[in-house]
Amino acid sequence: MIKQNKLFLYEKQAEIAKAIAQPYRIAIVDFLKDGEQCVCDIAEHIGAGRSNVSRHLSVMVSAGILEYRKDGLKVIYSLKTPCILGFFECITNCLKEQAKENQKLFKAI
Amino acid sequence: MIKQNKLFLYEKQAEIAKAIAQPYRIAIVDFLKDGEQCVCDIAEHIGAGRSNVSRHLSVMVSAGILEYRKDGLKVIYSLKTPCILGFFECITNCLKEQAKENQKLFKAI
DNA sequence: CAATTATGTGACTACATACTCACATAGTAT
DNA sequence: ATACTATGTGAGTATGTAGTCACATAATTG
Repeated sequence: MIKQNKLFLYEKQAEIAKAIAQPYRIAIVDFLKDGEQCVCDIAEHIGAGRSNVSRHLSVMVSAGILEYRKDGLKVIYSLKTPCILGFFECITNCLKEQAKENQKLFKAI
Repeated sequence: MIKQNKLFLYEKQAEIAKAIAQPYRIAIVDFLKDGEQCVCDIAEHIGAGRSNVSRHLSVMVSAGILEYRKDGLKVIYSLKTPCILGFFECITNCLKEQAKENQKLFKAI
C-alpha cells in the first residue's frame, strides 16, 4: 500500500497537471513563454472571452504556475515556474510516439 | 490569433495532461514505472476499488499512455510511452520551487 | 466630478468526471 | 457443467469544471 506522504505528493502533482490540462490554459502558457502579458492581450491572442480568461489565469495562479503584477489598469501575468515548459516537451514527445500511428497529429507537431 | 493546427496540438496536449491529472492515475503510472501489473494488483497497491481502477486504466489507454496484454484471466497493463515519466520530473521541479514556501510539501518531495 | 477602460466575480447553465453498486463476460479449475 | 476469479460496463449519484452574462471594482483620462 502507498504511504501517506506519497499520496500527498500525488495529489499535489495532480493539482498542477489539472491546472494545465485545458487547451486554453496550454495556449496561455505557450503565449507567456515569450514574456509577460496582460489579460486583455491574452484574451485576444487565444480568442476567448476576458472573464473566462481571467478565471483560467486565477486557476493557474492558485496552482503556482503563474504570477502577476499590477501596472495601472492592467494586470500582467507571467510564468512563475518556467520549468513548467519542460512539461510540454514531455507531452510532445509522447505525442510524437503516437503520431507514428496518426497522420493528422503528425502534421500538427 | 492562434493558428488552427496549433489549436489542434493544444487540444491533444490537454488530452494527455487530463489523462494523468488525477491522484490515482499518477499513482498507477508511478507503480507501472517498475514494470507491468494486472488490474487486481494495481487496485490493491493504490487502495481503490477494482471497477474504479479499471475505468482509470481505460482512460489512460485511450489517451495513449498505457497499453495492455491479456494473460489468462488477467489483463496486464504497462506504460506505452515511458517518456511520460519525464512529466513527473517536470512537475516535481515545479513543486520543489513551490516547496521553498511550503514546509509540508518540502517533506513530501 | 463623469466617462472610460481593464479586470474580477456572483449566479447560472451545460457538461464532464470520479465513484459505487450490481451485474455481465470471459477464462480457469474441479 | 458448476463454481470461481479477474475484469469490464450500464446506471445512477455527487461533485467539479468551462463558459456566459451582468454587474462590481478600481485605475485612468478628460
